Formats: sequence, C-alpha cells, structure tokens
Amino acid sequence: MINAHKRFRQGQILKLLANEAIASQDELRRRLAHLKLRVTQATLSRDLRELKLVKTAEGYRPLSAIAEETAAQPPLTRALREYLLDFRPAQNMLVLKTPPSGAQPLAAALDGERFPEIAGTIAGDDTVLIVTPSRKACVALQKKMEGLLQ
Amino acid sequence: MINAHKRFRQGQILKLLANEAIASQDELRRRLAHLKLRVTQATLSRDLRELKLVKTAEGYRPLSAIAEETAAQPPLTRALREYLLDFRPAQNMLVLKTPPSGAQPLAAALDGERFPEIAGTIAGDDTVLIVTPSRKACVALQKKMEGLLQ
DNA sequence: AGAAGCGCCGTATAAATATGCATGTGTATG
DNA sequence: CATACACATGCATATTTATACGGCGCTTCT
Repeated sequence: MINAHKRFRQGQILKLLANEAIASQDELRRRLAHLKLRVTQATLSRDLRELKLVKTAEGYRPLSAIAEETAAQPPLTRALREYLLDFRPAQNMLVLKTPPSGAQPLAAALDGERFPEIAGTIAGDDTVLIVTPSRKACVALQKKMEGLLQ
Repeated sequence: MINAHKRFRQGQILKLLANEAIASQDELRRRLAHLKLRVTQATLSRDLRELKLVKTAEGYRPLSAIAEETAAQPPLTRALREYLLDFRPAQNMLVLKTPPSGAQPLAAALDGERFPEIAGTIAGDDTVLIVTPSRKACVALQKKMEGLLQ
C-alpha cells in the first residue's frame, strides 16, 4: 500500500480546493467525509502544512507560487504606509508630515519614482515639501498617492 | 490625521515581516509594542487580512504575489497524489493500482508528460500498465514518480 | 519471533485567530 | 451647531488551528 491513504487524501484535498473555496479545516473534513474519507481536523492541519496550503480570506490556497522573498510592493507604497501621517496641499506644493526623522526616507522614495508631477522635494526631519509644476499636477499627485494607499 | 495611525501601523507590520519571521499575531503585537504601537490582537487580525498576509510554516507572508490563480502543481503530481495506490515493477513494466475508475485519468496524465521512459500505457479500470523500453528505464521511471510525490 | 524504530493518526487540549458588540472619534450633511 | 455616518478599535468570547501524547501497524534488524 505504501502510504497510499495519505497521498490519496492529499490529492483529494488539492482537487477540492482547486474547485471551491473552503474556509475551515472542519468544513474540509466534512467535504472529505462525503468522499468516504474520514479523518480528523488534526490530520488535516498536518496535511495542509505539508501541502503548503495557507488560509486566505477566500479559503485555503496553495502557497507554492510565492515561496520567494517578501515579494515587492512598490517601494513608495511601503514608504507611504510607513511614514505618511498627513498631507496638505498648498497651491502648487504638497506638505507631507511624518513621524520624527521620517522625512528623509520618504523623500528618497518619492524621488526614486521620478514622477513628472514632482519638480523637486525638500525634506526636513518630520516634514517633506513637494514642489510640483502646477496646481493641477499637485492635485493629480495627491490622487496618485492616495491610490497607492488603496 | 486622516487615518494615519492605521496606515503607519500597517507599514510597520510590512517592515517587520519583511525582516524576520513572526509566527503569531501575539508575537507581532509584542514587536509593535516595542515601537510604541500598542494595539490588540484583534486589530492585528484585521490588519493582516487587509494586507493580505497569510500564516505559513515560516511566519506571516504576503499573498499579494499569487493572489489569483490556484497555482499549478505539475498535473502528473496531482494525478499521482490522487490516484496512485501502489506500484509494482515487473521486468520492464510497471503496474500501477488505483481506486476504481482511476486508471484512465492517471494514464492520461502519464501520457501527457511524454516521458522517454514510457513506451506506452494501457489502462483498465483500476490498473495501469506502463511499458518501458528497458529494465533500467523502468527503475528510473519509478524513481521519478517517487520524486514527484516528494 | 522479539525488540526497536518509524510514520500515521486519533483524542484531548492548548494556543491562536476571528468576530459580535459597544465606544470613541473624525467627517459629512442638514 | 446638531445629527447622522463611517471607521477604527478594544473587550470578551466563539471559532479555528496546532500540538503533546499515546496507540497501532509496518519494517528491519538480530
């Protein structure tokens, strides 16, 4: 038999999850029971780990694909998330507030993007001043940044 | 302020997870506390969901990369997991046992791979017969299949 | 055959995660 | 300004997941 039960069960698990969203191990257990596969939640916990399936908002999913490192978010998004406390438009400029000593790294991330809307940036300790070519560009930039934050 | 707290915290979460493995929400909570960010586990549960971070054997990880497609395992791996109950070498042939009516799909998956070790397959209801060119190829094929099952 | 080793699995339970409800706070609307 | 609203969050708790422990069945030695 060579371990056939376990492998067969795991195959069925992959098959089930490929076809429908299953939100908990207990739900999975019930599904498998329909297929005459009766095991406990504990076993499924172990199976899911072995198969590298992870729980997401949309049910269990294979992790196989991501493996690699903390896949890249746009660096600017990360920086905004991390540092941006507030922003205020002022004519054709945008004033960003950050926590203490957050301004430099945030400005660096902004510069790195080479946005056409950004004529230049000046960073203090907790404040970044972005100069844009026009009022319009200023608004556009603001929208863009909000978009990055989702 | 515009929600700054939440975004800042989520930024810090991404930063932390990029640098080290964190195994539980409570551990994450303690880490954040070091950074003067005091929130409860409940809030982190919500944050992690929003950021699409999932719990893996190696700590929380971004799911962003895979998002959609139920990433492909080699189809043969799936089929073997699902159907293979046993295999027996016999000279230059390999006899595979499957559950009832599992032979056809398994044979199809095998054919799909176009392995040089496979001269041909014959599938009944719960048995697949694989014919290989030589005894040696037969052993090699067996190893290969074992490898696919990990 | 007996003993030792190993993997799989169930049971019971500990640990971790998700969530219903209530509260506070900032924003928008009349 | 007052009211309505949308969020973000904490608290308490329900739900879900992980695991320590032990048993069973197989395989491998001696």
